[in-house]
Amino acid sequence: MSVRLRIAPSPTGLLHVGNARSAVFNWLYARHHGGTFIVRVDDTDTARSEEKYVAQMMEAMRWLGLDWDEGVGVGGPHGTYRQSDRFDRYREVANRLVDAGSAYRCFCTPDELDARRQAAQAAGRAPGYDGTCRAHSVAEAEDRVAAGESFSVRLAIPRPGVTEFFDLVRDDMRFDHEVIDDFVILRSDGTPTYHLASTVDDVDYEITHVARGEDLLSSTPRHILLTQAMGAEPVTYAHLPLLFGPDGKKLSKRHGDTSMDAYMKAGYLPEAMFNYMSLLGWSYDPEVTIYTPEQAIEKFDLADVSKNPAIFDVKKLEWMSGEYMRELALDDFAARSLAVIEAERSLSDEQRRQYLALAPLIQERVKVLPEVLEMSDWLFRDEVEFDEKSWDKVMKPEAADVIDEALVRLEGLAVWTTESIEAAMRQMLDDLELNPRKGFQPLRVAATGSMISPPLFESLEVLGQSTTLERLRRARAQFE
RNA sequence: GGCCCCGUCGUCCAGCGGCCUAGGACGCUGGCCUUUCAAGCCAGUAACGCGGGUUCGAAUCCCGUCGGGGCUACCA
Repeated sequence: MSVRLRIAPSPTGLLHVGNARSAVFNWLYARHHGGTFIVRVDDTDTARSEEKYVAQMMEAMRWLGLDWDEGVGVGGPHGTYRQSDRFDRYREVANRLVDAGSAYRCFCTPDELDARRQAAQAAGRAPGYDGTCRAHSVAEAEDRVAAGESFSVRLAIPRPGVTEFFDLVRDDMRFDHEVIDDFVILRSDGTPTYHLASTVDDVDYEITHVARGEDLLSSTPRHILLTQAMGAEPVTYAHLPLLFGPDGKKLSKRHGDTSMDAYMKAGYLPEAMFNYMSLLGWSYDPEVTIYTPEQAIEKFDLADVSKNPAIFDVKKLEWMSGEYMRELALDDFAARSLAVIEAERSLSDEQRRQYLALAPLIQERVKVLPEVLEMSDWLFRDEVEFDEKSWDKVMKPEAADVIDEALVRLEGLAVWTTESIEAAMRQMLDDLELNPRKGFQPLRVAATGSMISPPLFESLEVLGQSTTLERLRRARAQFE
């Protein structure tokens, strides 16, 4: 039988990087086995779920390079793949379980539950549901329902008992039913809880493997028990290590970003993001860090996933994005970076040509796309904006003489190319007995405004002779 | 508190009883290259949490301990 995996985010916010990593692993496993990857929307929490998040979540996954065979946005044999459209189905299952005696109605009020929980905790007992309503007869329950009492539905955990399962990353797991309370599967307002909806969907959609965050590990016996109560065969589980922030604490806004959306907007290359995420808890090869999705698909196995939690290291992501950036074909880089620039300012054909001429030099200097903005800003301005630190550092009094001399020599150039400019300027260095630093940095600051820029002569060539001279003169004037 | 998971360089991963005087990558440091910044190249830094076992032999197996994390809702 072919494998069927799913990713089922809740659209209550932007797609979290942890979820995205789960998506990557599920996708890799499905693709490795030639199986089916499904995207489902777990929106049982209708109050907090928003349509815009469904769209953003899909955008983020597509951006990462993931595709799915069934689910939201692509359809398939199981309806809309949204839990909010399936409440009737969940109620039907809950009712069936009640009829079969594997679940029961609970009439305890939230206040009562709360009081008993606090009492239990104070007495040092487990805070879970104490099973009060499980003792009621079915007849009594029917009467109370008829009398209009509201109720929730709880699963009757077999007692005593033990649930054992094999986890692809954690091996043999065993939970004594002592530690599992009769949890709610259907709320008193008739809506399903996550446990019910998720389990029913996994059964109905014939999911074979569930790879999800380790935070759900202790809920797994509940899901298995529920599955069995439905008369179905449990899926194979794989609980992935959690992702943390640099401080070892939960990944949060405080340091770095937690949403895929943020990394998209920050301009990291999606290819790098995919590669980096697949490295969190897995390794392609002890000696190989950079590889294609195809290569990852070929080697990926959930059984090889590490058990250790991983810290999301933005530094390494940055490095990797830079690696991919330099690997981009020039026209690909040009297209991607131009898109970023033209989102900020409109460019004339001439300016676009100028940028393209410098693009290869810029390409090897950026890690994330938005950096091209700073790298090229000097090129498009009417007047250079001098970076104060650069000016102070480079424009010493002697620099004025250098600029004067350069002005004369550059003005006299009949041919304006990188080569001719360089030849003239090196000659100037010789004649004036200046080192490159003293001789070239003032020109760089004068032309670009900063002591950090793309290579000087290429930059001047692209700028053009008249603009270059104009900028040198203006810089020179600042000395007075 | 209870249940569960995890513990190799600062970080991610390799290691699944001898190939380990522990390997790769990021980072960091130094050097080379160099008109700046990058890139590139070279070198260096740095780890098996601790204590007991088992074994001829342990990073690898067992126990304990300490540390980190997760769960403990009519959230997901």
